[in-house]
Amino acid sequence: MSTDMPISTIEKLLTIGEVSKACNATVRTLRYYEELDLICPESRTEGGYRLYLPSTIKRVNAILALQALHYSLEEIATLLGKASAGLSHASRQRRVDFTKTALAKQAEGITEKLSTLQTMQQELAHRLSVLTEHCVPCVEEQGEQECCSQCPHQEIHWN
Amino acid sequence: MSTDMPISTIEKLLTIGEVSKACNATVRTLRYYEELDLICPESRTEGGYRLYLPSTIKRVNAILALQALHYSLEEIATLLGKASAGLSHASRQRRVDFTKTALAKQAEGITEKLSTLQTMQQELAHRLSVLTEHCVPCVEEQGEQECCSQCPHQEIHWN
DNA sequence: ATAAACATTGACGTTTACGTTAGGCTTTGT
DNA sequence: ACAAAGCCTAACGTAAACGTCAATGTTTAT
Repeated sequence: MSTDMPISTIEKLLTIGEVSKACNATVRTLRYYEELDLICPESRTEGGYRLYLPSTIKRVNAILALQALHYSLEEIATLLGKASAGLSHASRQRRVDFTKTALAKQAEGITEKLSTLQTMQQELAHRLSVLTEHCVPCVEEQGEQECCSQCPHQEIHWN
Repeated sequence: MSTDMPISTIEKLLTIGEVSKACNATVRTLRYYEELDLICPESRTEGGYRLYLPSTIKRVNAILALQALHYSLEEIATLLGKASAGLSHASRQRRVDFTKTALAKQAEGITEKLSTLQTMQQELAHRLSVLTEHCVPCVEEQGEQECCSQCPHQEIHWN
């Protein structure tokens, strides 16, 4: 059986178990990702076993990394692009273009998250400084009852 | 009925509907948060209606903000502390202390997330630069077939 | 050639974070 | 005083992201 594929695409294909171990994800998880079109096998054996490109490992790792940041799989799908879109057979030109836009979109989302977190961090720093600079001495000086009726502690304390 | 509470704690109490509107969260959501000890009403009416301190609005908003960052409610509970811990009747001293540690813990978690995201941002910037500086011209010069067998595009492209 | 290891497709179970009735009190406005 | 609006508990429903059988087929190693 002589290959009809370009030389550069001949790589050792991996079974689902091998990918699973390499990514530290369960087989079920990988099949679930396939249901969501997040990944798909290059081909199958005669018997129906899934066979993956080694690069799938990187993709799965990317998915897992994004999940660790609490992205939903749906969000991840829009960030990385669906795997079923016939991308693996598109021209290099189109693949490069696609990857560029995907990366840009991803960077944008991350920038947004960063700014949200930075805002929160400032909020927290502010609250903490008010607490230590105002409320702590206030409690010490004024005791338990009267302190803080106009004290910012009221606004600092989330309860 | 003469009050037995310190003057400073007399505030207008809010019904669940009022809190709901103020936070743009549903009544169901608030009751669910109560199930998880994320919030609790100061008191109840004779008829059993929940009555909340105005500061509850801030707490709920904090919860919602953290949720927007994809924290789970369980994580949020550990960050903000459970509401049922009798905090509202603890001494001011202890409340201030508690708030301080809670804020500190929260800041720590956020710092961690920030660094993860920053790392990712760098990764993305790197990939993007390799793509535009190497792969795009590479594809243009070398055409579709031979390009990129040792080209970093392989490693950049998540598929 | 045959057991052990691995994989396949269902299909049902689980947790999280609520949505959505249902049936019945409570409060408020007039 | 009485309807409308608001709230109560209880309980079932839902989507997401898998876990966990079950029953069966496929590869690999000896």
